[in-house]
Amino acid sequence: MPKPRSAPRLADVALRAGVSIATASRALARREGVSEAVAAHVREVALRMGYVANIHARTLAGGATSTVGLIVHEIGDPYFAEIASGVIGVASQRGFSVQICHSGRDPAGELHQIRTLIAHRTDAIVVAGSGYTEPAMQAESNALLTAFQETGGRVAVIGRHHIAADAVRPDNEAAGAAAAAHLLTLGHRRIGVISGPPVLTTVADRLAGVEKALAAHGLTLDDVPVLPTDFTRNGGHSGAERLLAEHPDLTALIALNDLMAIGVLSVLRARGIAVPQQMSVAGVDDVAVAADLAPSLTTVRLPMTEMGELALTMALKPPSARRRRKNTGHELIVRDSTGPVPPVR
Amino acid sequence: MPKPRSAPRLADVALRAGVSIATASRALARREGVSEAVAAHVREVALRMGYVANIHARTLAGGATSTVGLIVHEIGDPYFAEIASGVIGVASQRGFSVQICHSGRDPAGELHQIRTLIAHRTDAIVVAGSGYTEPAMQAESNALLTAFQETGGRVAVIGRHHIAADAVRPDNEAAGAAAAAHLLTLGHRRIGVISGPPVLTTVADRLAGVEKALAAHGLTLDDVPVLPTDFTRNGGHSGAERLLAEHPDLTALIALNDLMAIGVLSVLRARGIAVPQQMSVAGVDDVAVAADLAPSLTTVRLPMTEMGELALTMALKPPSARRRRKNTGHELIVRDSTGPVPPVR
DNA sequence: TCGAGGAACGTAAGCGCTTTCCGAAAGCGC
DNA sequence: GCGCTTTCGGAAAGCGCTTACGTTCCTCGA
Repeated sequence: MPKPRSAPRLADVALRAGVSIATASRALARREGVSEAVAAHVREVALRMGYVANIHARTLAGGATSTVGLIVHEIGDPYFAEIASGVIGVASQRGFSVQICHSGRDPAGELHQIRTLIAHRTDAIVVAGSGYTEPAMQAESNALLTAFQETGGRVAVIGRHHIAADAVRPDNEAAGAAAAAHLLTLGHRRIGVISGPPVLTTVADRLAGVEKALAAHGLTLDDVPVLPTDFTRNGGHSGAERLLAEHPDLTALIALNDLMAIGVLSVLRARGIAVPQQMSVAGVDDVAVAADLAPSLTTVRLPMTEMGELALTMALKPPSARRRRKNTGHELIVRDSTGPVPPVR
Repeated sequence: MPKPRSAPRLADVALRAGVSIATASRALARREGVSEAVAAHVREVALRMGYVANIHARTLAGGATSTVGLIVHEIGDPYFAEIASGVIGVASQRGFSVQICHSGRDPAGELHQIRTLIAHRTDAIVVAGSGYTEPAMQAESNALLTAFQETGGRVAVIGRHHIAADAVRPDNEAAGAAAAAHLLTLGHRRIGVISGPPVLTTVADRLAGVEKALAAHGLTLDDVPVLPTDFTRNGGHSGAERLLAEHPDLTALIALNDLMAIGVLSVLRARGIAVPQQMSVAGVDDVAVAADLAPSLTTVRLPMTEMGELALTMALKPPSARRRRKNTGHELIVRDSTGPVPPVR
């Protein structure tokens, strides 16, 4: 068995190349102060020895970590997976590694992950999970991230957070409004809303959008059943079951995200309720599979991958005096899950 | 604006607590050699100062990084997102952070990411992307990871790799066989196979399973059209179009993963080909949405989340003399996308 | 009463790298 | 040939932490 020597260090490379550590460092960092001939030689030796710099030593000595943190609620959720894909794409292209944490839709979890990321001295932190409507729930996160920024860290959030940082703002309100308006325009009035935890700003904003659209048609949120459940496929499933049982007269269902809409569709299919002939369904997000469901899902597209890219790009820019804010667009994607109001039986 | 002081260091905490940094370190690490009274005081001061240890300094001084690396092909792919979810779950529960990299289904990319992860001195590396049938494509990865293990790093792979490390082996061959056998049992003989890049072991193994199932019915892979395309939804889409055009007599399609099957279904829906009345479709993986497609997708379940959990658990165990290997189970999930052979027109 | 033994805490030596500050060598005009 | 500027490369000081090794002081048995 080969000797369990530790990985080659810069000193080993320097020795083998017959130069000092300083020269070797400069050569590998491609900084000036070394003749090209020497630099090339050092690099060649390093390559041959399989030398890989120790990030921790480098960071400790003042270099950057070349690592960014990403906090999501749950990576298994396609919404976050797509955002993560965008973040990782930009990161990898710029030579950064990405550390991903689950907050589990829990302020305490978020706090814990932020603490971890700060401990790791990541160059930047992207918080992708929704914010909380209750400011207190993010007070500590905010304090931590503010301190982080004061020490040179960079932060960007996706969504509406009580966190002082650059932000990518998904058009949640407009998206909710677009989905509702679409249904209203089709003539639906008995619309059920399957909502998520009201404590999430994403949910609150989309719901506000729905309310606004309703208002344009002389309705309020009190005129339609709104059922808050989990912001997941199963939440949509159970929500649809309850709503259907309690309000048999509904002609349309809005799920505040596509995952829930998928759960809704599964209930309707199981019950043999034709979509959209008997019931229209709309979601929000436009996750990748939305187009491939049957019926394909009418939804409002939010550019998740791009949001991830944007967030990291912002975070990696030199900080500006005032907080940057970038609104994403949104686009109503009308597919087959919505249609006109069924004739009264 | 508050002074841009850097984060509090251990020395700051020690000073404030009136002890030496050694004592402070011991107190915070909960190691013995400090009276409980002093330790509690130090911890309290640290908490009040918002002290968070610098991971890099800690690592450099000999501590563990408490970070594990995860290499996936693409996190936007639900197969990998679910694996990642499992890895992150176990990691977070054990106090580890997870660094995720995209290899982009490219040996060079994989190599690069491995190098990065090694540079970060992660305690363990989990390689989740498929291996390559061509050993040379992984020779360098193997060398790097072997060296990594010799210096105390831990490695686990998911899939069949030419990498000397503990492995979680998805039942790819059996899964492919199960999908094909199911179709054959239903009476199908004109089965099209929509395959991925043959260079991936996952693809090769699943295909081998299909071959085995065919053999049991007196057929070989030469008797059925096999079309290698991208291992993605769009690959499935274009593959189905070509296969349908070139072999109009097919009665069943096997896609070697669910994402491709989703693409296949979309083609069939667009062409008005009834599933399963006119065409049966089977996939492999059982991604979360498979059950919610319409028709719901017959597929072979591989426990992705569990695979992720298992892989990291193995990697975090003390190394054993010989390589551990754990086979996952698989389970044929018959849903609505497969049915008997349509009567001849 | 004294010294051995041990608990509690401090001192200081690195971990591997970056970077500042210098000295040496080399090129230049006069 | 002399002193000057440039250029190249080396020595060494940390970065913030862990930990082996000391030191101090207390306890307790004989």
